[in-house]
Amino acid sequence: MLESDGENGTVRIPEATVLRLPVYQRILQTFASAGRRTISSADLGRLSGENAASVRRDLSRLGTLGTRGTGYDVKMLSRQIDRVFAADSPQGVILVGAGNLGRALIHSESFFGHGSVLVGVFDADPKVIGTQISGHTVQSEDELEQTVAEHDVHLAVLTVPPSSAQRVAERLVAVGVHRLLNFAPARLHVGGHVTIRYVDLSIELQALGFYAREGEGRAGGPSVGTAGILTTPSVLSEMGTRRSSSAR
Amino acid sequence: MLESDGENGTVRIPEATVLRLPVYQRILQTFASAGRRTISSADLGRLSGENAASVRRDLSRLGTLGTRGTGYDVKMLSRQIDRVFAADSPQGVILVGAGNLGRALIHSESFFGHGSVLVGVFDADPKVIGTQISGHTVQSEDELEQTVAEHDVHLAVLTVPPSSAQRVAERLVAVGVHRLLNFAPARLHVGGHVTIRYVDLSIELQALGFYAREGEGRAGGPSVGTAGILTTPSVLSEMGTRRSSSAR
DNA sequence: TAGATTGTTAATCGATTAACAATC
DNA sequence: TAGATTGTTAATCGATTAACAATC
Repeated sequence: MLESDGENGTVRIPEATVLRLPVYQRILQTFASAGRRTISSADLGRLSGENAASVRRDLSRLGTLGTRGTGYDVKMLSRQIDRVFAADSPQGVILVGAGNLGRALIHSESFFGHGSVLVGVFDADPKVIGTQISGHTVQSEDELEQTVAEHDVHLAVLTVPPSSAQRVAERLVAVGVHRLLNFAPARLHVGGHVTIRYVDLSIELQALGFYAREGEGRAGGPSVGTAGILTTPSVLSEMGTRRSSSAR
Repeated sequence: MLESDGENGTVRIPEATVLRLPVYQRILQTFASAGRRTISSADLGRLSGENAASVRRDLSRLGTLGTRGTGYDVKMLSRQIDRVFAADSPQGVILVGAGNLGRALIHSESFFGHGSVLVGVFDADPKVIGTQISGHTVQSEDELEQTVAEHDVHLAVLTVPPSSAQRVAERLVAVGVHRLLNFAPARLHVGGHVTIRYVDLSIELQALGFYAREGEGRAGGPSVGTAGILTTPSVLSEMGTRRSSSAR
């Protein structure tokens, strides 16, 4: 039974769950390649570092997918998570800023491809414009408008220097791009209903350094999936060798 | 008055606050270079995308730093945040995995330097070992132990491929490194009391894509600082030009 | 004194998780 | 039937924020 309290009757999935689903997805893929048919919430929890109850609660948002006494069908669950992220009808994404980080993301095998396709790479530096990065020709920012319109782009990844971030963001918003993943260490202030997601790598390091000094080992659970702190109190038995599940 | 409920009488700063302090810090530095002496929680809130009450609550964790009716002294507050992250006595950090992402972080001006110093770069590829990256000679993993001991390293950044992440993590833990910032899209399972922070860039993009499709614009506040989703409903007046503060 | 702004309280909201009935 | 495991409830915990007394 699908939960449906969204305004339009759609499923409402909490942020924390959205950030964990891809983690489960990767575990499912490992299980699938290992030929495993089913997986329990206990196993998913162990391997993802989450509480088994959290896993079940997360998955129950997608519908009634499990079978009591048996667990979840690996392939079916994987397909359901793909469906949530619309992995079959990927959206066009552009990346602005072909510096070191931008290049790293473009080259990365895992960054794009889970519901997104890179359809354009832009940079302001004339020396970089026209060069190829992983099959993408770096374009001038003057071509932003055209590419955005052509591919109906709504999402942009910002890997520009912090000093240009605000200017570029404004330009993107003006062109109709209203979802930004901003890697520049700068807060963006743009009008309209624009959703901005900030990823600030130096803050992650600072936070870890803070807890190092506190000497606390602060677990507190893996807070918001992605960037959670997780203290592992014991060696976790790896799947694969395990028979059915209930290992300690 | 310092809050002190930590076991040993030290200040207990919540995770969410730790992730926002560096954001405030950057705003303070901008204010300082602009010659501004004080800043209000309202301004800090506007510029960081947080609620003013949240800002005050965050800052109150560090002590009683503000002056009623006036605001916070920019330089003093900046120093206090530096103190929290021990920016004056930086800790040695090593980076393992000199691929695209690793290089991007090493080259980044903002990644290291806020309480951390890069003291070693490692890679498994013989073609990369011995080369220089931003003044650091890439070392073989065989030299891990020596460097860790020499610089008393407790923190490592993992930018290895996901397939090597587990192996490298085990090796680091064995050598006594018990804080890991893991960029590999893989959950790590290690024994002992190791604090692991996960940064999974593809998940950030997937999450943004999810909300794009939901069409919800889902604000919900910038959840966990760093990686929060922030929907900007209106153009925010930028500081600098503003006189004292109370705009809006 | 009047205006501004902090620090803190209390209400609210959202996320986590133990517990257990339902059920394969 | 007995064992396993889900889906969901209810308790708990932590984070956000409106409101306001304190005070510069």
